[in-house]
Amino acid sequence: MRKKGGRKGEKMGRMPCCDKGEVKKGPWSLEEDKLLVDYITKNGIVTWRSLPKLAGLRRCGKSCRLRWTNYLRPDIKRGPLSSEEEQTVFQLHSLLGNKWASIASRLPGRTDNEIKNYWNSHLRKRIPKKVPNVQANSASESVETKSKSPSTNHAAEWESARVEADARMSMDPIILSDPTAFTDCDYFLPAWNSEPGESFQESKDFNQVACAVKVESDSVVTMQAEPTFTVSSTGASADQICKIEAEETTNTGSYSPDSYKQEKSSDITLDLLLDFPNDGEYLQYLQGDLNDN
DNA sequence: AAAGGCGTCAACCGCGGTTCC
DNA sequence: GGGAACCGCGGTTGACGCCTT
Repeated sequence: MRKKGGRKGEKMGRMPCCDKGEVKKGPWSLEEDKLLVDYITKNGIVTWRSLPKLAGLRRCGKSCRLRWTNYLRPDIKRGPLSSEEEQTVFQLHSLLGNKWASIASRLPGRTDNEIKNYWNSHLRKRIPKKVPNVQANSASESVETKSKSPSTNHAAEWESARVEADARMSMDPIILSDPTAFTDCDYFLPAWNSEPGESFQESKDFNQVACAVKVESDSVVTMQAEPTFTVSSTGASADQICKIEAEETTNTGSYSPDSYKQEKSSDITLDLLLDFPNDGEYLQYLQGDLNDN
């Protein structure tokens, strides 16, 4: 982890990523785009920091990376999102919160920045008004959860959302007859009770996470342990799956068993959730009537 | 027609995470 | 093991165009 001290002999504070006086800021010109594309086409990307100099650009490396990944990359898909893409974004956002990069990774040709902008300007308004303080359950992670592993967070989010939805449903029968009173958590519940959701609940380590979450009140989540978990839709144990996954990746070069396992388990969870029927009742709000705005 | 408001989106900023030495 | 370099992410900003008054 990079510390905030900076280089020896320099002032305290974060080191600037580039010389602010030397670099150009603001919109990119056609010439700059061409220089960047030409250079990357010929030489590929070595390091972003050195790229601007080598390409003859007066830009920060970071700016080059952003321009390339969000705009110039050849596989970028432009234009508005299709209804299928929108639905995927809705689904993933309800599960992941503002994890734009994760969401974008599931939409080929779309970038995190594009998804984020599209969400803020088009999709967010289609979601029914939420009850204050339960907003964006998965997005509003506490400091405690943020400091834990991704898989722990994920499991914690599942459980806290489920508990919240359960409570709301049992406490407030009005919700059931008023779609506008629904929160993400409420849509979450049917998912939780479906087959993949049950499979997730049965996973070996999830129970540990669930226990830790349940003892907390007011949906503030503090984890005591850092378990890993794996979801199986085939009945295989978590250990078995992890073993298989590890074996499958032996030719991939750099490989960290723990991080891979955690990432993979989140992926599997996502895959399961994305398998939920799109025409299900709990996803109807995703279809969003634009005229409602 | 002009001015102000609003929505959209490209780009920037700063922080956290990972990798390298 | 620890510091430095670099990358990636999410939040925010600002320019610009369209709409409303």
